[in-house]
Amino acid sequence: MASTIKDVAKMADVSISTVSRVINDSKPVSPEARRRVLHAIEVLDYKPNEVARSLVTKKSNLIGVIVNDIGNSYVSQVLRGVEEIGRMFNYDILLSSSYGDLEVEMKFANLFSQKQVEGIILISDILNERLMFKLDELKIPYVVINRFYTIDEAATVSINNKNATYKMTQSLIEAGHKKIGYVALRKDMDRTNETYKIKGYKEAMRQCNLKPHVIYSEGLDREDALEVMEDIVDDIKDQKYTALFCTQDILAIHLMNALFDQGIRVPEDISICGFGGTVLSEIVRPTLTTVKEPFYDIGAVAIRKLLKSVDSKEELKRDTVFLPVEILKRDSVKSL
Amino acid sequence: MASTIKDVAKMADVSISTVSRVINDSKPVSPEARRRVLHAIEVLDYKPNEVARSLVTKKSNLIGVIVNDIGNSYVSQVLRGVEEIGRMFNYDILLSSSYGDLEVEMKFANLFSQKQVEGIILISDILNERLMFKLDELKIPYVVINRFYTIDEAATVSINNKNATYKMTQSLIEAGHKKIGYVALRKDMDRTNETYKIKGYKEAMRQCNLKPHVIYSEGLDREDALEVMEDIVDDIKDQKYTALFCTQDILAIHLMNALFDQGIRVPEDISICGFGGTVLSEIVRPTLTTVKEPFYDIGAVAIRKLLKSVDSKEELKRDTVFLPVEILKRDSVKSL
DNA sequence: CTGTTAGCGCATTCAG
DNA sequence: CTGAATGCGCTAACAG
Repeated sequence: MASTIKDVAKMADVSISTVSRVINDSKPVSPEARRRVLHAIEVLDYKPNEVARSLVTKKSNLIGVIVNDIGNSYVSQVLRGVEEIGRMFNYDILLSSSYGDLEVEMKFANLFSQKQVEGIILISDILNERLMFKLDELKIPYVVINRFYTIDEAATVSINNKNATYKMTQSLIEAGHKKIGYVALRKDMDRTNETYKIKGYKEAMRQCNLKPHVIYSEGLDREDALEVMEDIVDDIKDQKYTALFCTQDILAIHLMNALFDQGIRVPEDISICGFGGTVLSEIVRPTLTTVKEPFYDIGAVAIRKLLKSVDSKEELKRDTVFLPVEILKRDSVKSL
Repeated sequence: MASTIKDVAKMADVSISTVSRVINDSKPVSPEARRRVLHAIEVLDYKPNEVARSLVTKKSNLIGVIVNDIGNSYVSQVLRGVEEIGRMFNYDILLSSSYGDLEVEMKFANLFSQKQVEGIILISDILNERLMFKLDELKIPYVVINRFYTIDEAATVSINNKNATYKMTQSLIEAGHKKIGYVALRKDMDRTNETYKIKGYKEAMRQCNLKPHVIYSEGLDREDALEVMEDIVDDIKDQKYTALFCTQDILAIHLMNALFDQGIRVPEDISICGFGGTVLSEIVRPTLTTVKEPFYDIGAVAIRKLLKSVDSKEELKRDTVFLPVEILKRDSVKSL
């Protein structure tokens, strides 16, 4: 059995209060007593039981993180930021994956609440309003991170999607492109951020008197990219497009591959760029020009925001913090 | 403030013992009393405080997971298995990343110990013997998952590396290849598993009277692959190799890219295969033939093993569980 | 500066 | 079947 505060007190021949005082440095203790306590702690290899401590202080130093799927690269990048900054402030991460199941997320909220987490970070692909409501009820502060939806009712950290596509489109235009198509995800059209992304793209185009052209893909898989390719291969050959801006890196990559199989070269015959800036984008050939979302920073800022509220006991400000994106100019886009 | 067992007791007009009994279903309670308690729980939306419960039962239902870097794809795949199975048994995951720092890992062990975790899973790239020693001292059961080292002194789950390369090499031979090179990582030569992998490769070659040829790469980056390419590009042109078996997917991919830039086509001019079976391997073109390590299963089996020991309070068996690998035959290898 | 005491929320004896 | 009492390990008044 591990030693307790009592054992230390007995060995140092002081009361447990004194031991507690030296551990927490909460009140003055005579040098002599402190020395004895420290010695006893050393000898007994005593370490305070955090569970007992939590019970009385009502501080668990635990942050719950509910993610969609930890296996997702973007999720794990965000989580990195959360974990690293959390640790800086002595918070531990309680992790759980919901795989998009709303009910499961509700269950996690309860579990976390019982474990007395001091706050929750939600890294989700869906919009779980019931969960947010429940968390409000439970009075657990939370920050939402969501790539696909803009959330107004909660504390959030995100990028400015419209501005991001605007900048990338502009960068394409500066490179001499005039016929730029935007490949959107059809099923994402009800996810607010895709509409913002399209807006940014269109705005940049119109501002230069260029005609925007949105192409729809049914999904992100190879087969979906294949369909897109079939739809537009003739247009490409007819030079109706000189550049294609895909809503996500993975789609851009699949599309590059599909095009390649048709003998269409990137960037010689057509330029392609993506959105996300995941590891994939720098490994494929040609390396993918893309919009880099600052995943790590998003996580880092989110937990900072959360902890600030937790530590100050002030209400969490329910606003969106926007982080800047970076345009990564690589090999898949050529200058005209 | 959340309601406590006292509130429930008061409302149901019973003692807290009775409430406790119905919550835990630990002792018979009269139907009438049970009804009243249940009702009070419902009304007050009472949920037991797990911290208090842990303090008395000495069961935290917490498993600590120390990982090298959660941002690493293989780590997150393993973690998926750990998390999902852990949850099945009502265990929560306490996560922390050490980024390979031995001292930091030691600190985590202490932190986790103070939080009363019931077991620890170590997903590391290094071999931290001091940590294992400390965990033994702390009497915290643990399972080690390590892709690079074979560990004898601890409970582990792994693949049979020698057998894995043996099988892949054999598969290459069956496809008609006779001149097969193995690209190893020089800096991994002191990591036991690389030597096992080389052994498996050599054994398969020799068994067919073929001459093994190990090529060394200094690292896994693009530049390293470039160097390897430069070293062997003439040999490839001279048909000294028909296939190259790379010790990791990422190296295989970089090598394919480097070769491509020299006008050497995969698999037309040379076949390439990797090891790992990470997502990358199915996205590159040509898709990479590779040895798929069962990351999810490794995590799942590891936590099963751990929890079995925790729940039964029996000593954890310090052995290695070997999981089967799968040879993924894809487009980067052609039959001769 | 220090020890005594109460109590955090709960499970678990031990009497009834 | 039930309630009163005890204590898990610790912090925080409170009184000295």
